[in-house]
Amino acid sequence: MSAAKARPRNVLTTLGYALLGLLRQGPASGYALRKVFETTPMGVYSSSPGTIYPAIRRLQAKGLVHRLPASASPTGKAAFALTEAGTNALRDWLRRPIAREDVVRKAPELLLRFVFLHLVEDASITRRFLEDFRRHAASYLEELESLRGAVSDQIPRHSLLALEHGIEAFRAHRTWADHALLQTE
Amino acid sequence: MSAAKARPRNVLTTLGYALLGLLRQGPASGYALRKVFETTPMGVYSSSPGTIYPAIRRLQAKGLVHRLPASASPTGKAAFALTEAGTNALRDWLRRPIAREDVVRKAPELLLRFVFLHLVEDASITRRFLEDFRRHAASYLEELESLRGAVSDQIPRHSLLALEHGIEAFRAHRTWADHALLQTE
DNA sequence: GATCACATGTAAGAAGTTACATGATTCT
DNA sequence: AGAATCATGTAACTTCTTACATGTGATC
Repeated sequence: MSAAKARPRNVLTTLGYALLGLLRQGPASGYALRKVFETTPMGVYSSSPGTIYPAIRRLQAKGLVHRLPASASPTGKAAFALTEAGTNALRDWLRRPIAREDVVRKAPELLLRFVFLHLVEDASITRRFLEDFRRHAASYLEELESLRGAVSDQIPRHSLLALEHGIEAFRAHRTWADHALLQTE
Repeated sequence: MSAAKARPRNVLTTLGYALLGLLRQGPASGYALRKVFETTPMGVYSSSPGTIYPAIRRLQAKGLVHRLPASASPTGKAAFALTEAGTNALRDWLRRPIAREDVVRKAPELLLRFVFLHLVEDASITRRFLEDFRRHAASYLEELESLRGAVSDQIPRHSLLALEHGIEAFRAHRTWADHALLQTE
């Protein structure tokens, strides 16, 4: 199920930021962007034309993206490219501090941010991202574990198992963050 | 970001099934249902009135839920309750075979199904659910691992780390399914 | 008597889904 | 020439979000 909030004018949907991130690596056609969502494991988002093209339109309307004529494009074909405002919007999103709630409920969006984080030069940003991610994941993990301790003999077995799924999931988050921090020395 | 597909008349949104599942445990007011989403870790869904009440309305319109007058309700207050069609719709959803794509992209919905699965008497259904879940998770895990082997020296470090996050996540799914299968002997 | 918690709704707007449509290029 | 891929769009529909609105019963 996917989304539709009444959103303040200047904030984008996750898909919007994903498009900005992809365009940051160089101009691309809408079709090429669709292919990325279709063929890579990044494809949490729908690649259907009815999703992508309107999304690009919205970015254009906000002045974050512009059409590059075939003549001005490196590949010789028409393509979309980031404007300076688009580059800034992407950077602001990437640098946004991460809240506990984000780790708990929106981990996929954070992972998307992480992928594009290498586009932001400052390596300390990446470290801070991972440290915050680790801290929040560990904190929620503790909460779930103490919840299990408290309710384990009062709730149906299936509910307990579902809770334990959450515990495994956040343990995996923490494990990964530790691993990533080692790689980011 | 949340959802809005053009959905065949007879199929429900995940929130719809969540409501059916909660009502299966007994009649409840809309307010009580909201509280569940607000206070339990099941609360992936918004608990705002603008979300819940229209959702209940849609269930009523489909004949899956009906209003219980205060006099007929066990608590002495007006409440909503499942109709027979609602009970059937819930059971069909719970018994639906699980596809690999569901494990890959819609694990939260599957976990929700699992929580309500104890409402379906047949224990073999639970076993089949867990076996399929485990199989698909393990299969996707292998795919990700072999992808890592193939691309590890060709993609940016952050992309590789994101891929490894996926690997940790599906390893956790598999670990959990093994654990749950043991408990479901 | 005032302030919570209970209880239920509506209105405006955004964004996604499916399905339909169209045309240009490139491959076979 | 016909098929597949490239490429871009629109229309109808659904559901969600935020914010506003209203009233009742219990508690302090």
